[in-house]
Amino acid sequence: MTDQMEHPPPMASRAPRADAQRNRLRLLEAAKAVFSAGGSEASLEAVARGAGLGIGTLYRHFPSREALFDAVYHREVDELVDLAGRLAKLPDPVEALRRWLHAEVEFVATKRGMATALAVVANRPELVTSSSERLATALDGLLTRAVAAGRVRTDISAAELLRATIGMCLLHDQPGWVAGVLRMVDVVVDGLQAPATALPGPIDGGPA
Amino acid sequence: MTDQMEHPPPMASRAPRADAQRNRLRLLEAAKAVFSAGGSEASLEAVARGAGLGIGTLYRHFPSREALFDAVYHREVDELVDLAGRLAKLPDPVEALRRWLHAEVEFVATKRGMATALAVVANRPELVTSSSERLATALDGLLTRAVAAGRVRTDISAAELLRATIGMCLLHDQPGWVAGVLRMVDVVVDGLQAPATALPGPIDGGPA
DNA sequence: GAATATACGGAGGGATCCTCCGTTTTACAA
DNA sequence: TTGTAAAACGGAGGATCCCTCCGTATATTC
Repeated sequence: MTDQMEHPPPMASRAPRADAQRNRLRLLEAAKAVFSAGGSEASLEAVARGAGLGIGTLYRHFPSREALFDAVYHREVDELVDLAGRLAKLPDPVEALRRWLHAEVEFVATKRGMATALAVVANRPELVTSSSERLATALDGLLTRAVAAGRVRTDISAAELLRATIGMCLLHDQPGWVAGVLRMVDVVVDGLQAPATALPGPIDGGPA
Repeated sequence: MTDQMEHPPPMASRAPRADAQRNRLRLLEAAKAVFSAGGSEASLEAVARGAGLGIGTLYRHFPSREALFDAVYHREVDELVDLAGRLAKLPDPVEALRRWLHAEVEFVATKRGMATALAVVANRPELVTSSSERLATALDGLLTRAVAAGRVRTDISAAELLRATIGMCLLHDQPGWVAGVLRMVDVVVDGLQAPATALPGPIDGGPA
């Protein structure tokens, strides 16, 4: 066991094999297609078939359905994160917030399955839900700015707002639902600006 | 074929057999338990096992998962419908609306699985989604009153509001999530009262 | 108590999940 | 080049679930 060869840098084990890289891409492509067509609970075996690969290969690359979701929608999430950065330069922080939420809804509308994918991921707190966390961080920037400007109430977190807006998309599948949800988003943004609900005091309204 | 026996009223064929009635109840009870524990996509075979009955019996009584949901949560929906009737007598229509939405959220919180059940039902427009329709009708009463009083904006439908609030519950399962959602409901109710968002005009905010 | 309409129960074909491991391929080095 | 070990592939297989179908058992009714 003489130490003739250099210790390879202990952390950077090695580059993935060429076939592995190729197949990973194939799987992502197939997954995107299958999820777009059949929603996010489509069969993983169908994804593997679509990629011309064995089911074992799929599971080795993406140990769980959630891991696959995260990888598939990574790019989409990136775009939203970038958008948040750009909108942060708008003069009106509330308008920026509103636009980002609209963009989020439109995104979910375009990528069929993204909403349910995020939903599934969000429902497994034991997983690293990196996608939803990145989204929440992006939204948090916009929200914090609006709060700092004294324009919106302070007791709603970005995560909460994100869950609410994504949730609002989940129950729709009639064509044209986006317009309705966008209206609801506007309602929410208006509500955020309201002066923290001076409750009319417990009216104590039981049954007559 | 002499007509000696009275024609039974042609519509009311006959009362269900005693064992059928008994088993229907057992199935509902088991379903409620199983859905409460394991969410609404729990195995129907588990429900049948829990009731001590065969899977065939379950399917004969409830031909689809949705039919079972509707039956299981019928009572809960009834309570919400009744509550809407009572709240309609409150002097402040907006407060009534707010309280009903809160009650709805708390209901969903209590009956684990009710939300996802409603979600599943709502996602199948080809089915008679009697539960969600009854809920929408109940909410519509309260909403219409608030609109008529000129207190809330007119372009949000009860169905939309219902989907939004239920959707907001779907993504949670951390304990204590109810408080957060109730805050969001308040935000929405505040937003409904806002003067229809005088949009600041398209700022045309592209990238810097 | 017999006859018959009803209801029960579970076997079974099809599909998916996920694991496990024998086989094949790649990458690196001699 | 060629040898070799590490890495990746692929799919068989055990488990679960879906839903249907039909022979058997049980209520009801006369």
